[in-house]
Amino acid sequence: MTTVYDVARAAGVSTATVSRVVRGSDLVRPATRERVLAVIEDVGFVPDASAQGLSRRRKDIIGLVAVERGHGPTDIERTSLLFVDQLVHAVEAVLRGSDCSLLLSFGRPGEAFQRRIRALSGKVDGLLVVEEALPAGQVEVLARRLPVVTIAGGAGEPGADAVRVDNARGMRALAAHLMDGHGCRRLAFAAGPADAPDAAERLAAFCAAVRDRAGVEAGSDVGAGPGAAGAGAGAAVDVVPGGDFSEASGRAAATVLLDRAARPDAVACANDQMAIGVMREFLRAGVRVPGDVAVTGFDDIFPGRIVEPPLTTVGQPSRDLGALAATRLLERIDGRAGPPRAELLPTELVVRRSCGCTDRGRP
Amino acid sequence: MTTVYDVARAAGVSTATVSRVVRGSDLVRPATRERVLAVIEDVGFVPDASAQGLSRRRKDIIGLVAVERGHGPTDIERTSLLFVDQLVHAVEAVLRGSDCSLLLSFGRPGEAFQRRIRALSGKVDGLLVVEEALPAGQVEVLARRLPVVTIAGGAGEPGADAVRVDNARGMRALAAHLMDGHGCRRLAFAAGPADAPDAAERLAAFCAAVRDRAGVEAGSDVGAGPGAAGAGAGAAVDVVPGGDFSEASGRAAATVLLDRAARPDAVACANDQMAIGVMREFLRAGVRVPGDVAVTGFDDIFPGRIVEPPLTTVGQPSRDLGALAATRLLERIDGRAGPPRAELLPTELVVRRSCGCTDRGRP
DNA sequence: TTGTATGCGTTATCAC
DNA sequence: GTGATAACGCATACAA
Repeated sequence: MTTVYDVARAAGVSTATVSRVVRGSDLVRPATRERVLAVIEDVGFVPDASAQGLSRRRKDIIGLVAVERGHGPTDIERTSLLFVDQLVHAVEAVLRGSDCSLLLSFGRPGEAFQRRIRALSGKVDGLLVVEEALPAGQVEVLARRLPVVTIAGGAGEPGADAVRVDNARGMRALAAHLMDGHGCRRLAFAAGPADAPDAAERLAAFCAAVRDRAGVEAGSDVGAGPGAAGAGAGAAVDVVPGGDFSEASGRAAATVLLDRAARPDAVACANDQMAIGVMREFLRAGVRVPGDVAVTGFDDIFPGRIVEPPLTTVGQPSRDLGALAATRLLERIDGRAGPPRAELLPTELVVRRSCGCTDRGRP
Repeated sequence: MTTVYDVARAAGVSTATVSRVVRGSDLVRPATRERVLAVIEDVGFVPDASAQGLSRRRKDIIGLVAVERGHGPTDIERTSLLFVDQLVHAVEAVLRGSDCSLLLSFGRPGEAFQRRIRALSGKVDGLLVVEEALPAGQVEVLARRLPVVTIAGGAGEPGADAVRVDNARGMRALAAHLMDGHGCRRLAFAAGPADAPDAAERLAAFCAAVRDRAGVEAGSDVGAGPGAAGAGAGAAVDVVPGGDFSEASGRAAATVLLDRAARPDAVACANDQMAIGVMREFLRAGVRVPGDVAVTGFDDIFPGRIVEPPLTTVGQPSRDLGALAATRLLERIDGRAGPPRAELLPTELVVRRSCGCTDRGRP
């Protein structure tokens, strides 16, 4: 391994000068710089980041930790990667404008993953925590030692910045479209993982929106399906729990729904992959989408555009989410920052055909 | 920032003992260990990775550098992420069994990216180079300082291990299926980026396979299309260049093909995303797939299973590719290794409906 | 089993 | 402009 000493000797200067040249300081005579640069090129010197980090108290690395979903190798292999991958690319794109690199780690929530994250925190200047990769309390602990920004996590851990999307707003728009636009009355919801804040918010917002809307109509029979949870008020949603954001779990939810005495006329899903699974299973069973039942997703991922029928969904700005989080983190690392902020990005209804609309509007 | 010194003082031991406890050495009396552990927990000590790296001459970080494709934000946003993302997840999964973390960097081939990679190489113990993120010569230079494994790159840079998939074999199987199984004679190929070794191999292998097959038939008119390059021998493929692995570039290729006097009866594509783009554009123009023309891809990504018609393609074991590369790199870093190896993973024909087959076989 | 002392490669604070 | 030199936080050879 060649070091600054080797370069200094070969160039006939001190290590201090080499360091200056490497770091682009302008307190060095051009002639000297050229000479040093030539040697560096010649011997192929690359500064050791560990030594730099130790000396400068700055590693120029940020970490991103996220939940890995899906069960088997097959499932992980082909699905469920999209949201977090978009984040990764967005974050990396921001980092390209700095000297920072992105270190990442995926895992299932639990002791082991927490230990891993803890060790990882020693390698970075700041951390991006996606969803519930870390329980809320742990985030706070971490944030005491390190700048932390949560993405799609809880509403705001003390001490950490948070960037999220407005799940509720998107779901309200969706519920309105389904009920007012298409006259759907027997609503079902294929829920996502209980430990994903986004999933919980989407479910709650959808149910609330349906309830509110149903309340307006006198004697409504909305949600009177057999599996309806808390159907007492006459306005409820047939919630199918147990999903995990994967296409397979969407298919499973559809199977459950297929067995209901009263089939729903609309199924909203926690994300697009589950919606695709639901649609495919319905289609396979001979149930027409959207003819017999409307199906909708959340995220607006690429596959949703190319399935048949194209998926009506709620679009969330995944890339903006990642970019914003990365920018915030960089700010904090650089010291410029105020008190922790929680930011909410907008979502928008993306109407395609799986809800019953045609390419140019309502049916 | 709390250090080993703080912990040592609080626990009434030396820094050496703290270090031993942290690193799990068994030359420490249980009682002492407990005491130290308690203090560590109490003050929330996490060893500084820079200092560890400097002292141990090992950073426990490996890097992955890959080409970022697609043009605009829109395109990058929704497509083209799949292959490299699968690699990332596969690599990360392997690393979970070690103390290593994954550092990654994407970019477009060029000076700037090369500088970035060079700086990055100071932060890691080894490097995974995907496709042509780095020109061949640079890989060799890098490999002199650092263990390097190339993924889907050239056949084998000197000094670096290489893992690739057998593009030729898959393409031969595909050509045979199209020509023998479906009787296709006017073959076209939507080519991928010129700087992607995989893309070049797939194109060359397809053309060669078609030529070989056509040679067998006397007086064959295969590939007599107007755009046929080198149609002299009577066996050629109508190659549409300029693709970049994105769906958009697939649509562009389809537009070109739509203008041909003699339309192809089969279009093979450099990857699945391009194939999806080709299909969608054909369908939009009223050309039936597979009725009027067969379309095939390469990769076997998730969206290919859910488009209509489902995509016939050549499956490549992306995850195995990543896992194998990571394992090799770890081996080299640990010193156990032989001379650089080049490994070729198998591909397999995945027949679905876009080639004209039905769900249970040939039409 | 535990402590002492040195080195790891770079940066930065001083002098010059 | 440039050169000594002292940190930076940890691991380890060697002593005890």
